[in-house]
Amino acid sequence: MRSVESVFEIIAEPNRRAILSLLASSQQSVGEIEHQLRMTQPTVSKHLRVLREAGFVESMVDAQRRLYRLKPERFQEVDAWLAQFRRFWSAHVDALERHLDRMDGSTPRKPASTKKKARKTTRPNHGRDKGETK
Amino acid sequence: MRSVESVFEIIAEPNRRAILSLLASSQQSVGEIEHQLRMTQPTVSKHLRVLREAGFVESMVDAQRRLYRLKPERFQEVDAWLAQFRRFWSAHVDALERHLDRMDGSTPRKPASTKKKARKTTRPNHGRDKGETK
DNA sequence: TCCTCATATACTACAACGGGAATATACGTG
DNA sequence: CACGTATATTCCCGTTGTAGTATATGAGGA
Repeated sequence: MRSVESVFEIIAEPNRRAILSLLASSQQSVGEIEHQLRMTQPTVSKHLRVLREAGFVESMVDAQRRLYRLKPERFQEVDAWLAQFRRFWSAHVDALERHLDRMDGSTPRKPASTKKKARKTTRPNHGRDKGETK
Repeated sequence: MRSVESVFEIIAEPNRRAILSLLASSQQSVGEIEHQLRMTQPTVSKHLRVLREAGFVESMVDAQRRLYRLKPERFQEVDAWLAQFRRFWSAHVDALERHLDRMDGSTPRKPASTKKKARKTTRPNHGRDKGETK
């Protein structure tokens, strides 16, 4: 049992990231995840187990279902690691500021899901430029 | 050749993260990395190759040495991914603010709106649950 | 040119991870 | 209590990634 997995090994798996992104909108049951992401049920359960034991999600029992939702702590670890490299792209400070603006809103407890497009987020850029690669 | 590796698979490897952290302080030659991180030379070279082809680092030739240094683009991708989860740890907004404060010294002209915004510390719950796990 | 340092690559073995199929467990209902 | 649904777990197997050792490439100096 790899209970000491680093945050990064957890989120390295594409399906797990998909699950996390899905849960970012609202909590979901295993079956809903399975259906929306087109994964088999055992696969979903296995990834959820990894995510749960890693502290990325937690589950609530709802009859025969389990509702999964995000837990924030581990994401902060990623953010903390990233911090040491922030000075390298300090060009986008205002993007961070915009973040603050968006963040101090209310925290919905019910799946009200007021999906507003907010403002355009920072383009991830992807500067596909010079190859290097020897 | 896995040229289409996701950012996350790259940083999932502990040694690679160590190399990146080391390069965050300043550029280094392969031998310096090898010595400081106590890794064998082929291991360092192999990881550097992965990092280089993934766009995390670039190398300069210095006589027989190669000096490696960070490239910022890919880190931004991680940050962009993380963005969708930021609202979950809004409790620590002021930590982000501190970030801004530290950063705008080294950043080009940005008239910079006043960073002091009324914060409300909306505790998004996420408090005490731990149990679960089956 | 030959030698040495610095780095890159090739090859191999091994361990971990993820998926699929089958099965087990838990819950609610008739 | 038997049954169906929802989820978890087990077993097996193919793939992938990493470390290690040995070797290749390339540049500088005698």
